[in-house]
Amino acid sequence: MESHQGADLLSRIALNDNKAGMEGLDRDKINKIILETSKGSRFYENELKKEQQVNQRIEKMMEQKARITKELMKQAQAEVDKLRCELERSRELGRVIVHVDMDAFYAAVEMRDCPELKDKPMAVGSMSMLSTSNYHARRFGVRAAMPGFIAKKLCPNLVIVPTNFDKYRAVSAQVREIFSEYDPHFMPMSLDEAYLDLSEHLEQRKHWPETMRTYCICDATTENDADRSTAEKDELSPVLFEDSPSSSPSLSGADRKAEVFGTSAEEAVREMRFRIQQKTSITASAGIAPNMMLAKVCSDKNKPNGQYRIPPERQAVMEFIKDLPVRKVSGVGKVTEKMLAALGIVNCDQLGQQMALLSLLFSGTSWHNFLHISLGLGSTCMERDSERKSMSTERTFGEMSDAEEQYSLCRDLCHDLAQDLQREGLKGKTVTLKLKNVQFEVKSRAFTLQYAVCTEEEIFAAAKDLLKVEIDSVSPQPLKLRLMGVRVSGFISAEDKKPLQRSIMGFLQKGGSDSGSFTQCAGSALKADDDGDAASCLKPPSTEMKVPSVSEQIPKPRGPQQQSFFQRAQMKRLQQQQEQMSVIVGKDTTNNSVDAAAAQTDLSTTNTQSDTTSAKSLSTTNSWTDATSYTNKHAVLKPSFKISTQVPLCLTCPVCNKEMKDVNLTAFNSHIDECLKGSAVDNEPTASDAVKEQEELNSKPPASSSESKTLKSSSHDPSCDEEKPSTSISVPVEETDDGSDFKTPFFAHRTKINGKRSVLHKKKMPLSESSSKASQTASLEAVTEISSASKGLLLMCPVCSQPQSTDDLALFNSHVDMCLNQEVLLEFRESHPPVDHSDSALSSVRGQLGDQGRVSKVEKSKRQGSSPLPPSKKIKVLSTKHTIDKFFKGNSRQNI
DNA sequence: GGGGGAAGGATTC
DNA sequence: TCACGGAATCCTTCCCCC
Repeated sequence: MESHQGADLLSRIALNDNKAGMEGLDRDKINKIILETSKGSRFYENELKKEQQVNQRIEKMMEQKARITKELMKQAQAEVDKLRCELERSRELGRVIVHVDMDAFYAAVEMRDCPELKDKPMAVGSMSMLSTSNYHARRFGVRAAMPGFIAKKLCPNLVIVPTNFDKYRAVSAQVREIFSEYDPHFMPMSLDEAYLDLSEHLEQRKHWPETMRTYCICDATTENDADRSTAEKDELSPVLFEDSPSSSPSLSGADRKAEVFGTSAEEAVREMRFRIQQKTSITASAGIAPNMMLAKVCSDKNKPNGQYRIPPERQAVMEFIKDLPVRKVSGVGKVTEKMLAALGIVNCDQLGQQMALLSLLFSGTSWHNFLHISLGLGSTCMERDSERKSMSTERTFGEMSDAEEQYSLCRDLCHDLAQDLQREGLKGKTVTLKLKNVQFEVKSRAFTLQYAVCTEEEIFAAAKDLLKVEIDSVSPQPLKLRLMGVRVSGFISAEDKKPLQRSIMGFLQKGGSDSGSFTQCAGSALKADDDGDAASCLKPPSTEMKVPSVSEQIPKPRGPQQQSFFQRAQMKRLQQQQEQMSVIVGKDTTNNSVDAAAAQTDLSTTNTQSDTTSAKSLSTTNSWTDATSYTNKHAVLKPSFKISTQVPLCLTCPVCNKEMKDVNLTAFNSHIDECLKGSAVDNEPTASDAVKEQEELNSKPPASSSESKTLKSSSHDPSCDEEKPSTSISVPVEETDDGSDFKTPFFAHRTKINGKRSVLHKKKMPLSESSSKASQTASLEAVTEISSASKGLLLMCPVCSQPQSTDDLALFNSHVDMCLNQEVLLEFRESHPPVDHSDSALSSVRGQLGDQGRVSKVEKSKRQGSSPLPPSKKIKVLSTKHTIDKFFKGNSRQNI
């Protein structure tokens, strides 16, 4: 393989000339420069590694190919042929789909506004990365997605203009205005491209008088910016494609003042491009075809400033497809191209010929897609208003190793993301942290919450815990990052956003003060959506409970194998915690030990779930806790905390509504289990029932504040925080009985260091320095077990029990995290032989754990074990399970 | 075996 | 001189649970 290394690498970092204006370049010369400039860099090394992974993928594929018998091929061919016939039958040629793509959009806008750039090679972007380049620059091999410094090597005279998105957006809006006249439901793909379905427009257009198809150049001129002369525009006027029957302007006057366009699809598109150019002075290219896939390819055919049409006939489509390189098709990237090339497939004709083989080597999704491509088939129905699936923000920066700085950046990202989410009224349940280390290795860590979030605090609560695990995993080495990103996905549907969702917590609340807070908690997450007031998400929650952090939520019950070391250690602590609780409650809660703790930490399991869902989850048996029902108990046991000092216990079954006095928790849980088995769904109450019930519950005498607080503090054994450090600082402080003395959530008091969001240039205040600051902070009760009524207290670390003289909660938070981490590691060391940390803490630890009892199960998990070192990059092989095997099993064929 | 979460990767602009 | 992005989507694989 070494001998091919150079050639292999070229396929990854070498020039990608699959772009208009880059034909016929001296690739060897350009690649030599690119290679020389890149070689030795960490980026290059990482690319090399990725390249090798792709090569291994290919090797595996070739091995699979070698195992395919003639018989199998025959069967596969029959399968393919059958599907091909079906697809042929359903081929639709009736729609007129157009893909319009602005030519070198950003560069064109910049050149328009700065004419002296017109004749120079220029690109838009920075020395780090270029967004696009003009056609002069492309002749030097300079293209989009190329770092500016490499582009400069290729073209020393290159002018790099910084991006100005406001400007591009403005031009884009002008263009879209025109699009909407041809297809009100056009589908924008980005600022510079869109799909249109011209079918309806063309039907109407047939009957349009000439006047409706006439565009006056003078009029167009007036549409343009006044500061650009007509002469200038003429100079920029497109030379419209020459073969069109009506490409020659039909002049209505001797002075070339107006142009009449025909009624055909070509003419309509030509007219559209003409208008775009007249209005913006920027040219566009277009593709006209019976489907989106073809239209997209077509728009690139005569770039720049041209258009191409595939007639709506099968013969024409197949003729067009025949010699089309697969790489030209949207969705086929460099990896797929290389894999196909290894099979001798370069163009679509070959793709079609090798379909049987492909069906045996690739997943169903993949080879079906290949089959569509080979037949020139694509979507004819443009998906309108497809819902967003995720939202994220990420930042690249110079090497960052300081944990505090990383947490601070994380918070900043969460802040930005929260603003974006709230702007669009979105809430999602999954928070993903993306990290790229200085070796360019990317990893992501996700956590799915039990409720949807949108505020900075909520997102950060999850993200920081994910970050902590990563920082801890390489400790004592610093985590060296070059990128961090935060994503929120799993958006709740409009249906889920409805207010007054009933939670099992609501049913269970007997204490007036807390019952309110639970429903408010559920409601709080919905408020912003309901009234459309994004800011409400950030309002200090006057009556609502602080949403627990990830640590506070018990992860969805899964097998211990799937729990991380931290999670399992956390569970252990929770068990210990519950044992203490048993003493307090004075009841036999042995069987509920874990669940009780879970109840304490998981405050919102059902907040965003429907009752049906709740009921379902309630009846779920959970092996994780060795109890019969995890969620029901935790839901039930929550109030048990509230009434911990009240004897006897008086609980209401959330299913049958029966009040049970002086019942121990095990019995109560068993009762609920039985109820759920019998009538979980049938008894689903209506929304009004839930409200009514809630009101009734609220009217019941509340548990006393002191009881509640005592319970909270007693239940909050600092040691329990070892695995869930942030619990100590973000555990909800509930409102008091009268609701007037609500304790502001911890994060509400966080201060922005230096009052600045960007951490990239932020100088962090050392802990010792900040320690001189006053240490009066509310909400410390949750941390320091001090009465909730107390104020102005010293911040006491619940782990090391040392006073922390800082009022900077972020710093305090970090301190607690550090302490907790140390304690976890200490505990770990106690139970395991010494570990050599010379390589990486966690990888070594996990390596050591490989043959040790319960923890070894973690090692078995690819996900758990792969993080963070050795490099998490896994070779993605073509699994027989999902390709050949699956294929044959699914078709009653013989296995290989 | 299917569903679903987590993690990584491919692809696009 | 140093220096290789950001956002979104879809797919695949692994793993656990049911």
